[in-house]
Amino acid sequence: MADEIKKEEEKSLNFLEEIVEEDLAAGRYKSILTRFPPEPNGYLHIGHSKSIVLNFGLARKYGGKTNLRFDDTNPVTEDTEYVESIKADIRWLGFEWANEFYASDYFEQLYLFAEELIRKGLAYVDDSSAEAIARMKGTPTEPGTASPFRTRDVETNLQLFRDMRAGKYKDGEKVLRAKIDMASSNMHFRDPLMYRIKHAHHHRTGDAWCIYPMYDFAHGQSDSIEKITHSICTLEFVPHRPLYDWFIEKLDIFPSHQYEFARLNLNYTVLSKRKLLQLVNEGHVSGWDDPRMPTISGLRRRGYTPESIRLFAEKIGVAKRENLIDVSLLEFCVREHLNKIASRRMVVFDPLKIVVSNYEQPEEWLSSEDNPEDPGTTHRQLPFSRELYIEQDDFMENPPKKFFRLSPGQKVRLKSAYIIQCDEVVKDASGKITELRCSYLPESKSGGAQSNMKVQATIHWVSIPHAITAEVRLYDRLFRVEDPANEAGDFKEYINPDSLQVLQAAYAEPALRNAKFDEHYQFLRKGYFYLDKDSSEEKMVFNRTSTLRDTWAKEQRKDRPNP
RNA sequence: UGGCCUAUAGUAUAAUGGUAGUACGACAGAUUUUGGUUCUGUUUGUCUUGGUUCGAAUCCAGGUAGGCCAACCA
Repeated sequence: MADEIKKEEEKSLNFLEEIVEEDLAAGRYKSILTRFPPEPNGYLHIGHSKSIVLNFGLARKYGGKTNLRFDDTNPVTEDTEYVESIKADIRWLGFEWANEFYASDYFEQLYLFAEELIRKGLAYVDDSSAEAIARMKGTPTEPGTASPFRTRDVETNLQLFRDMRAGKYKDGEKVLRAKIDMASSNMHFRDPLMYRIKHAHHHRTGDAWCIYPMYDFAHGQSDSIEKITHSICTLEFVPHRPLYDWFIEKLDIFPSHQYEFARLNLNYTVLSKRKLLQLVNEGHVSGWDDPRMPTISGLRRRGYTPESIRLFAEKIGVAKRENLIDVSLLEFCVREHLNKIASRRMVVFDPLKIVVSNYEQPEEWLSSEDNPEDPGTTHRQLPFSRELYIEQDDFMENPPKKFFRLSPGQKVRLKSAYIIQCDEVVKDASGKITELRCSYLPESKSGGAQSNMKVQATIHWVSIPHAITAEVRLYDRLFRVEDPANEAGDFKEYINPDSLQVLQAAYAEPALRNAKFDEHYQFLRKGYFYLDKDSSEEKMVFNRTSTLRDTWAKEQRKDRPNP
């Protein structure tokens, strides 16, 4: 039975796996080579992780390899800062590339390709301005018109192109264009630009070049030079594919092939570098790694794990249909992993003081499991004393029917400790509750002979004299609407003003003092938390990675529907 | 008003001419020293109209809807 299910799963391939299997079966390739080709002009985000898992995953599954290639053909937007962050993010996600290449490695070769096309009469130098070229391009329903420079002879074109390279012209004075078809229904065939002049410093080639190839004249050729078998990109490049093939055919070079999939869209966030850059530059977030950002670095700082992001990338699948994935799936994936690995700790956010009136000892140390999901779990020591904090939320003076926690005369268990009963509610002059007087049941001690006594609920707590404090940052979705990018007006109007809530001092059990960056925590009943880089010797700071599922909160919402 | 891509539960994704399945979500219940976890159950779907066929989510044609394409960006 299990085998049958497994077989079914194996049979169910996504369309890219089908293509690869067919190519391999037909003997078109001995092994496959994919590439992940970011432009180093921004940080990687969760959308890129789909592409990364796809490219590296496909190669891994079919015994092939994956290159990392930086598509650095536009010197004015690119920077080594981005190169470094991109490499760090890919490694953190758990992937290693076969080769690290740069489109700029191929500038000389690409230049020679261009001369070859000129010699074949398939490219020409155009002196027209950008505006003139745009005008002559026509529209999707009207054909374009030929540039007056379209008929220049080969020798002239060759000389002019060499002069372009030599720096004889200023930015914008000339471009190199492919000579294809000004009437094509595919706008990319109306003599697309191959090279433009940019007297700009390149992060790798410095000032060696003043002409730079356009995307269409760099990407396919770079794939071909590396002998990439399957060049996988997003759907907006579909109209480029005929041009991708045209250059390869005219140059008669290794025939890489392009395949397109639908990019990831996630609700309640934005996933475009331009928009993310705006959020950073205009101070709506603290940086690319702000824990509310959908960047890999933001998710990492927030406490997401590589495993959870890979799981997400696998669960969303891949197809050619536009999609908007529900963040609840991402949250499910991170809880799924963190539940297995997170160390449990008790932390009170909003304290209510409890005095255990019949507790006479100064203190006692109890044992509690670090992770009940782990059969071989370790245990930590937990101090108990006469004065404790519990959560305000865990006490109600006049509880509704389904409230299981503490209320006057009622009992609850303190996790890993004793059952207590609320005997008295102490209030100040204004009627505000200042503390609770409770009595404990010594025989109910956790782990003891009679510890199986039943009460309705178990709550977390902290011993006041032993408590340490930490700052806690609680995050909510960055936007108030599902699809801010497609809403009327500026997407920034839809930013959620309450996406960050800071608790200056939460009270934690002392074991949290040793918190480390390689450990994830579950604050019992509160959520998953991860140490933030803003922590110092004096003050620990924790980010809430995710809440726990909360069916009680749902129950409450039902009782008090939105006005 | 041209060309191209796409259309399966609320959201994704599978079924490759032969019983429409899976995950997340939602809802209900069991278990639980986390109102967590785990387990069980329920709910909801082939854009539309024709055609081919014994049989269509699948193939064909028309329609409809959404997306992409006219940057010296990638």
